[in-house]
Amino acid sequence: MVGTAFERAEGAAGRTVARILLDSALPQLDHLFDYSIPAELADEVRVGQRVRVPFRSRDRKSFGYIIEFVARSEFGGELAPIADIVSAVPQLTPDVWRLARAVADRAGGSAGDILRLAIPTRQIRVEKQHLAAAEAAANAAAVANAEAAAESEAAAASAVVAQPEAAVAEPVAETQAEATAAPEQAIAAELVTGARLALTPSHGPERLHTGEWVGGWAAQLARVAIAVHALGRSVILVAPDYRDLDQLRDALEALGHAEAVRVDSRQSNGERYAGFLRALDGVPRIILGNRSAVYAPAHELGAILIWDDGDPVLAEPLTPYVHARDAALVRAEQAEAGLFFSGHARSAEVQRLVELGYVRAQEFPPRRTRIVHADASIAPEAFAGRVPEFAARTIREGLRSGPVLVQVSTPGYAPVAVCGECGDLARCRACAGPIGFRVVGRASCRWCGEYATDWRCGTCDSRRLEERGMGSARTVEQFEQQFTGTRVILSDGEHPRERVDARPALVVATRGAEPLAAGGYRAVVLLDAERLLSIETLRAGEDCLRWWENAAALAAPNGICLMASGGGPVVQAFVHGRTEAWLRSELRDRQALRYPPAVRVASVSGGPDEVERALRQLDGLPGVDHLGPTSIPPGGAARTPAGLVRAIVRFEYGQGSEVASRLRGALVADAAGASSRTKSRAPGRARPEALRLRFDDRGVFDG
DNA sequence: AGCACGCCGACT
DNA sequence: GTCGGCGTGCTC
Repeated sequence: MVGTAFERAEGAAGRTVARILLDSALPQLDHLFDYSIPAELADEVRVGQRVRVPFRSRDRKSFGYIIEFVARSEFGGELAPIADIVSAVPQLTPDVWRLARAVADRAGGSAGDILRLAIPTRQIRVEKQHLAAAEAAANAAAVANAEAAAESEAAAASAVVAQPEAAVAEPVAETQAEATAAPEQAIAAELVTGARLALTPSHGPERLHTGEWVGGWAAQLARVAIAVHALGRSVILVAPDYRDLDQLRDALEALGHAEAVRVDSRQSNGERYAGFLRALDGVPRIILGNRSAVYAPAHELGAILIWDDGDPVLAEPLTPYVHARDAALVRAEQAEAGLFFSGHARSAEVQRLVELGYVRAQEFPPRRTRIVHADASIAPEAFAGRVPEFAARTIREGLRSGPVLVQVSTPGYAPVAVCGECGDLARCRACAGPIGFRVVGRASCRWCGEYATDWRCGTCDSRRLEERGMGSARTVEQFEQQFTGTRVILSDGEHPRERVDARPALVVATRGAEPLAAGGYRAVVLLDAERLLSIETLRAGEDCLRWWENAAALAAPNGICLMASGGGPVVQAFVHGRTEAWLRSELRDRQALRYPPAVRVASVSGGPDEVERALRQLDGLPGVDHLGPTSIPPGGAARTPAGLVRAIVRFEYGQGSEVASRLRGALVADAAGASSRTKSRAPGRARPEALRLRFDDRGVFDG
């Protein structure tokens, strides 16, 4: 870990001042601070290291990262010295710093907020272990190289650099080459030159040679990742949740790549840090992870692959709320790396990029499951229990040879409770939210969770609650009666099931929680289309297409997908495979209405004066307007205090950096002035009227 | 966030 | 002339 002679000479000449980004949530501290380098640390300091520095007073210390060295400081005052180096390992690579800075600026946030996602907390034991292993591997490689050199001059000429694992990587590469099919190799070759592609994979599962089943999409992505890696480049492979990640991991392993670095929320801190160190150690890697994997310190990044970017889980729920797709777009541009969007349903954002010509869509149509529409309102027929008679027949037919999937809209027993006397909607006594049955016989509020123990109807004073609607649990109950002797399996958000076997079973799943069936489902039945489409969001159509396409993709190649209800343009687009045309017209509508992603949006909230001041900063900017401010209803799930307002700023993409920097300026001014303007404030609690910014919130118009 | 600096009114 | 109120701004 000691630098080369050259580096030390550099240090002596040009490294008298270290510029440091502090760990701080305060927006006004989101810039570099200059520190002097004490003589005893002069040989040790490196760009990217985490350090402790005095801040605010001589004996109060803060953490930060060394961003760069400069010969002299622009700062007028006397510089304080760096106190100590937290770890010799430079944790923040120049690439990741550049990315964090750009992404934070684009989203009106602090670079430190991005770095918190990018860099796991250090574990000394894990780090020691890693360094020891790396040294041992380097020594072993050196010995091997020496032996090879003794045997043949040619072998010595091509001797691998003494990097950990580089020596053992070679035999693996052979299997990988075999496992990588030609189309994926062509895609990989394009990606490493910086191509940006969108692909809709064929429906249907694929059997790996290990005997395991995964979605065909996962096998395809794994082959692309391995092909890029075989070209000597790192790959970042991002998927929304761990179920998708598990399929990708299985596919990678079956194709001969067992050493991918994994990044996910279920890992312990130590596991995460160990993976992080492996990504960091100067060897091309496949990095497989959730939304924070886009910030991994990839060496020689060749491509970023994103699965199902329309899934809202890819948006970070913490400030500055950046979506992995946007971070990937920034990073691919900076690193001149390829970008690959794969999904059974294209997001409106990627569709926009395709129409702009920024992303190229595949030309050939994917194979889709045969889809049949049985709309009860067009051909009225008897309902046999939970499903129309036609759907029941399809289910019976499928159950003869294998598993059948039924997708329902709502988890729990019954989504709605009404008064048993007058039929009015039951309301919670505590918060006036709607009451439903999450579990049979136990009514509770859907907003606050309070049990409706001694409920009384507000209209007729009755005490009798009745169930309305069909949740997944109630559907299971019905199916057990209707299809006696059949195995009925439930999979929902609370009890997700990753896989089912190929034996006949009726699988009831909420959208997004459908298990993968070995060999694929004989039939996939989609219920509750009207209910899903009636969800009050701007994205209802797009989301439905994604849920339905992902479910249809789980069918066996000769299976069938039945849309059991509904009508209208979205259902028609799905049933006839005209989803791209629908998406194009949807995007045109949003263009006309100035809705995202045709334009970008930022919500600005806080006290009326604070929001007013922020909006004034945008006066006179062309292509920028705003809706509101309107008052935010107090209370609710977020316990919003009274008196706050929110405005929605809309702007053209070209104005993004200007809008972001002006709003950010207002935020910094607000935060800086805050401590003085308001003196008597409850300690510990954040100022409720403080300005808050949120860019590109996909739910911003949903109320 | 905290903490020092600084500019006006009441005191020894 | 000095002490201390809190509004203002900075933190390398």
